[in-house]
Amino acid sequence: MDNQKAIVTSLKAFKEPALQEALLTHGQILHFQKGDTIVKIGQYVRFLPIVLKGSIRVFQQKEDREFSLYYVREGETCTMSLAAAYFNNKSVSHGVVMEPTELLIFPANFLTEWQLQFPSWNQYIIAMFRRRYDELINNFEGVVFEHMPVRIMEYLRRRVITDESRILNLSHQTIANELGTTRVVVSRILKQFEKEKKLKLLRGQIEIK
Amino acid sequence: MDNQKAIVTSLKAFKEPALQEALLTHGQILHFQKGDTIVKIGQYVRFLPIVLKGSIRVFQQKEDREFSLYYVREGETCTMSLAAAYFNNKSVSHGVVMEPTELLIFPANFLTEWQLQFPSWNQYIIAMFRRRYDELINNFEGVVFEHMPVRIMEYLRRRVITDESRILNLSHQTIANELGTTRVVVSRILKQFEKEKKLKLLRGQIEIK
DNA sequence: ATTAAACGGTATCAAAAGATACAAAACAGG
DNA sequence: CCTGTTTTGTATCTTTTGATACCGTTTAAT
Repeated sequence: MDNQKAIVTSLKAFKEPALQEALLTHGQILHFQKGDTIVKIGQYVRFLPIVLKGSIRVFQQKEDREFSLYYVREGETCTMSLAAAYFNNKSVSHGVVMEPTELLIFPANFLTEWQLQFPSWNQYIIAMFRRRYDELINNFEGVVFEHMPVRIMEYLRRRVITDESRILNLSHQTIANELGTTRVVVSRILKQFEKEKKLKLLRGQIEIK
Repeated sequence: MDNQKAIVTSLKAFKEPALQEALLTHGQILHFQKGDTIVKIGQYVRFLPIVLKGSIRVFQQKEDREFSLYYVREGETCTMSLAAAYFNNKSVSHGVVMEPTELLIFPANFLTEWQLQFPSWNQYIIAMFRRRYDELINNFEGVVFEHMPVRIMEYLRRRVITDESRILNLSHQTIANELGTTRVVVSRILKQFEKEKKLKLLRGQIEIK
């Protein structure tokens, strides 16, 4: 339990001791494995998750295509869930865990309660909404105005930054699922990049130059 | 002032008399004309606008292309940041009035302040976030997964519903700007629709069948 | 009435992306 | 080592979208 406490108080966004207490009392820590689904499209959302460790990939799907909307990372919560849970609505996208992940989960009804009690909770919620919005808009730009080669290169460069490594471990299919296209298209464009000496291709790995 | 009061209390979302009072005291009513810019890129919006009459079109622009993100309509607010576009100045987000519009405006700090006092304010804010998200996600789906003919037809059908008329007054260029493509493409596809008897084209007017 | 601007139709050519199919290489597990 | 799976390379053909250009018609403005 002390372990639990340490984890929760590490969420520095929550300043009020009473809020920390509430998170501890009513929250439940759950563990998930790579590939586990947190929310599905059409499912009612009755809980709110905060990511303690790992991340959740939120994406849309149509037939065999996928498209990433954003990732929920450590210390963050999923605003889509939040908006859905607040009004007891259905989720409009998928949320899936991409690595071993630890979530703090509590019932949706605390949402309204805490909003009236804790300023730092409110700030947290608003900040989350804004962050997601920015990510979404950023993605939008790419999809609407840029062609595939540009989008792929931008994706790779972003990954280099977040992964802190010029060597990225990802398959062509993964990139296709991020950007809403197909593997063949990705392979074709990556090959072109390689010819232009912009990167080096290995199996399951790309080295950006 | 009585006029003002009537307007504000017409915002039925706000149930608490004290909140209505606060809206009146701290809010300022401003009028805008077609074409006026409400927000451009740059920072978080430091003020909070509620649309009393009219609407705001929020869109992105890159070179000579435009793309609508969503509309802020009567009774709605837009608390979002337009910061995303600021960092990679490839495209620019705009909030522009499309018809004579009346806004109730206050300093942004009331956003969180009222959250602690008024449940109906909380509900309103979250509902707004959710609506924006839904619109964004909806648009996303279209752009990523659907081809132009589908997107155009869906746009027209939505307009038929919101306008409450099968006869839509809009130019091909306007449609192009909504969807992020060009006039020629729109004309071509509309012509095809007309051949298929799905609609009838007139100058500045489309009749959906 | 004359001119300018907005709107729409259409043709041609190029580029981008999608669909399909097949094969080789690398890998994982037994 | 053998076998099934995953990953990647690549060729071919089609569809979709974009870019440009030019023209006729309608509407608005002076």
